[in-house]
Amino acid sequence: MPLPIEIFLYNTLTRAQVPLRPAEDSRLRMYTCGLTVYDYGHIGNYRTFVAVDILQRFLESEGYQLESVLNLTDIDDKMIERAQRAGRSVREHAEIFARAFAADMEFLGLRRPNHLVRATDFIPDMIAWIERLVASGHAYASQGSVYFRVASFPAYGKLSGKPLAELQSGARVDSDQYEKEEARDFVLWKAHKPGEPAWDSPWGPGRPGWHIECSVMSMKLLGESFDLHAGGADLIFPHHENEIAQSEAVTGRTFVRNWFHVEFLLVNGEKMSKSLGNYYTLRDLAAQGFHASGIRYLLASVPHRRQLNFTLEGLRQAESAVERLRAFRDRLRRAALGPGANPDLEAAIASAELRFRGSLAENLNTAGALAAIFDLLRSANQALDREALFVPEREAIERLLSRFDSIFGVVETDDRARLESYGDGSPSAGSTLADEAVERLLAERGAARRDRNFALADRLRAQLEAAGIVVEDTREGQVRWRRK
RNA sequence: GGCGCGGUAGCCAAGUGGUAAGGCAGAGGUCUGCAAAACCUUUAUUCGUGAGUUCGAUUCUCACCCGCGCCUCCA
Repeated sequence: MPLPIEIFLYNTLTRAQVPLRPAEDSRLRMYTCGLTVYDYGHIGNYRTFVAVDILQRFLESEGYQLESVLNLTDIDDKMIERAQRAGRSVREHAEIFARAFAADMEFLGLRRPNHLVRATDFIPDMIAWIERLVASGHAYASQGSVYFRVASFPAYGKLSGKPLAELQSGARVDSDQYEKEEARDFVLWKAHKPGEPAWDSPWGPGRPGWHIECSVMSMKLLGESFDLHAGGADLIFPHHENEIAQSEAVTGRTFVRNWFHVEFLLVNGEKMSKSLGNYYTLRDLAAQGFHASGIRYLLASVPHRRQLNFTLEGLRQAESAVERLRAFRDRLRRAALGPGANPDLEAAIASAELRFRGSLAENLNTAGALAAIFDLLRSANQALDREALFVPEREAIERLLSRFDSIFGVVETDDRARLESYGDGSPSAGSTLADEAVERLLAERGAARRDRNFALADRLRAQLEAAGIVVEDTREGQVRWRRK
């Protein structure tokens, strides 16, 4: 088994890359800000979730035991607005998109967290927490709502680096904020408005503010101080800043030790937006015939602290890269190996593994990790060409490849099955031809080739290719085929 | 304006104070009836611009230019 390796992650709070030191040795508690289920998630959301997934799989492969929480926001302004527009209750609306999210997770191969929680299941806990904030002077009620008193928490701004002075009151006053002491104060509990869902509270009927849910759910499930909190970079301010304030004001303890933020995803160099026509959901991409593995590879291949410019061209490139990995896996698997050993190759395998893990340990450098794998792939291919790869090396490479894939999750993925089981995604043309039909056409083509009727043989191959079947002739005479 | 991320070959992208990983695409070759796959060779005298430190900078410092994000809806 591999030796332990020290893992470094960039921590937004300290603005530095620091060694990961869980409070409890090998046990790591982690919370991720999930989706507001008012609509389908888009690829920007999934960029974050894939990065978190890779991180978690890597940590597990390095021996950490994870306790993970992912939340879904199922009550907020947007939920109410969208539900009303769709003529549904907020609850029904949330249910529909929570289910869609689960399907998306499945499609992309995102591991299920230990706790997948919804805000509305924790209302009493939120109310209790807000009461503590009020009792300690950090919050105040006003006209049926409750606000956090930012002035009472001097450390406010430590995560986002925003000086308190710049967040002074009066900077902005909009009609909705007249009931606050200061404009920078944020809402913990919103007074009920007609037509909106409401829960009873000591301040009258209402609903929780957005920020409080993450504080309350994370601390309830992971404790008042835990190891890692992840989310998109745009959540740093105000969401995570507010979470810190709400939590630490009561506990007096460090809420979260490491903040892991995933940079933005752009589409064609611009912010994704529906009006620009560059807004993609996983369903959109699946309908265009793109595969889960390609999407996952692309999202995973750019290290998380870099903005990722998503393009369809980039997605095609990613699919090609995945194909090459699979082609190598197949070649390795079926190669007929002679007896012997190749110490040079064995050394290359060992160093590839070290480089792979080392890259990931260095703030999750996925690009570097992939380079290690592809370098090894070339060495192994060369060895296969020279018939200098033997059973021990094959086993070692397969072990590394399997370790790689347990983290990246792109090679041993049945893209066809994923697409088919993915509700709305329309299956690609390739799935229309049954295996028997493929075999029949291949037999015909084989006969044509034996007759040296190459025109017919090529026509049949073209026909198969149109159906997404790639045909490969081998030196030994048999024909291999696979689905694209 | 404040805070942050980034500018490396056609595209994506790693990286280091000592002279540029990897992927995709392209070109030539080996193999093939032709292909595919695989392999070999090839594609940045150069890392946004200028100056400085240094024996030496893409890597450090300063200034500037450009792209993007956040600044209380936002992954």
